[in-house]
Amino acid sequence: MNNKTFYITTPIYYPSGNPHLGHSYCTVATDAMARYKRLCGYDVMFLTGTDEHGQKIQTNAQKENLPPQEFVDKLVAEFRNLWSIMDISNDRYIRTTDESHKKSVQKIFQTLYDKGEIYKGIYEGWYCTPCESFFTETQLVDKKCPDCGREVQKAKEEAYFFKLSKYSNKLLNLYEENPEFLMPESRRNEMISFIKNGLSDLCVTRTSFDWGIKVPFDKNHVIYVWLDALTNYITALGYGSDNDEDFKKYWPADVHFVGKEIIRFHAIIWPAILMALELPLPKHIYGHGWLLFGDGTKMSKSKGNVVDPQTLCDRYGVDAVKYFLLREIPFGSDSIFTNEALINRINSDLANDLGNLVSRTTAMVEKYFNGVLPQEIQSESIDDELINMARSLRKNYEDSMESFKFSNALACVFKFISRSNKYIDETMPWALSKDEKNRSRLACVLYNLCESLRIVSILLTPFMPNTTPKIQEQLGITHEMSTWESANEWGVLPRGIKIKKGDVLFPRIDVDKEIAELNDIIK
RNA sequence: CGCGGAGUGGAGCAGUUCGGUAGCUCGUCGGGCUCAUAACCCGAAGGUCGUUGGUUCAAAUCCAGCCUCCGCAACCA
Repeated sequence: MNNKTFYITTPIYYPSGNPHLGHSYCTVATDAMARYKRLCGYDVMFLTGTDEHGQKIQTNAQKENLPPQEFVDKLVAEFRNLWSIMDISNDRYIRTTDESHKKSVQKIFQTLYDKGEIYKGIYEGWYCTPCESFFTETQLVDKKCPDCGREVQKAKEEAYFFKLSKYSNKLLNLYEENPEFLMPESRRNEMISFIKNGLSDLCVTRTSFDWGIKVPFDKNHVIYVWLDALTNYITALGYGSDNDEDFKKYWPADVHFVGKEIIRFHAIIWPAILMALELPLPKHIYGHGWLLFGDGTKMSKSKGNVVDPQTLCDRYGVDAVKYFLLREIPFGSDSIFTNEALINRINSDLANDLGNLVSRTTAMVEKYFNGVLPQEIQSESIDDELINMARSLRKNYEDSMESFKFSNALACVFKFISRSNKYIDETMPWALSKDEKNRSRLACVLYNLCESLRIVSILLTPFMPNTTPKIQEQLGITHEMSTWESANEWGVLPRGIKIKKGDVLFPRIDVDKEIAELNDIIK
């Protein structure tokens, strides 16, 4: 069983400030996928981390009068704390300031240089003296420095270049032969036309700042983000170190989840680097969309909505926030985030449909049978529709998960939850309870509901790992009754199970009151 | 003529590959039920599917033009 491996990554985030909901979104999606694969029996490696070098961090550290290392240490603690709060199940956390990473990057740089894939050349650009920064033509704002708005001069500096241009055709072939390499499909066309416009060689070092990994044989140069950050996916597995067992075991990655703004680096530069190193390529790159504000601008801090993920988790619970992110937003698309949408989703799906279904089911078993269902149950044909839907549920869910359509996977589970609620109205257990001779029929109805919830609880585990154990505990579901295999079977719960009603899983939220309170927090 | 995506009832979306009574969720209104978290179930109202023209017995779906919004157009994590 454990010879099937699955390696999945988030991007390594740039800790120039505190993490926001956009970071959470990608990490939560990766977490759900990792948990899903573990549930299916894979040996999963889930990696996340932080990209801690570069000009911007050096500058921000200076502003706070901190050495860069202390500055990033502080912020990295914020990131890791958030992932811990959000129950993120990453197996490893890489920092580009880790000694082992730095060593491996230097080794990679040396290898590429020795192979002639990296050469020394001249980098031409526009230089802003006060900011000590190079900019390209397109970065300039009104032909002035984009940071300070002052005049810039044309300038040259020595730099090392990676021979990206020679990989144009190989990359085009890659897209053609592996249509699923880059997903969703619309992103692929952008990359193809980008490559067809011509690739230039890539400048992979800087001399304008020094917060970074030094070029091993030329200490004036710092290795720039491309080779430093992208390679994290292999250095985290020990590539280039004394112990590369994990690299041998898990590489190539099954999928890199990335934001759409960094697709190009992952879909062009990263495979080119791997080709140059003669290493296998990741199987999929998935570029997800953005969370946007009501005015269509990209998520960042303090802009009219409470978007601090920790605040949201404190108020509504981690599982509710995770559920919202993956249910509301089709994974490849952008979506506007509003507090109203979040609260409505929690109320209608989690409180009214799921939570209430658990509540009414367990309450009835307690009320009518003192918490223990009788052995004898009597089926009727009206049950078939529910049972048939349950039997096809895992397959539908699996199809969606395998193509990273989280919102579809959740939608089909919740459609089944709705069907279960309807089943209660169809069978009217409260009416059955009035006559002792309906006892075994009543037991059957409640058994079917418990069994439905058992399957639901398994399939929701990758998304809501805090909530589903609570459901399973109430229904007396053991580990053997909650396996991936058992999600495909009907009638796994033993007859005569004991039920214990628990606390409300998702309390209903008063929308108006809640929005008013959130607005107060923003002020 | 740079490349690509999008425009569907109040809101958010599906449907467009292979034309044939316009669908889902939320919201609104009416009804039912009382096991349950004032939840659940049923029903109704509401759309000339951006616009103009074309093909066709028939177009949200195919073709052409136009309008609007958005992404990409490299050294920005």
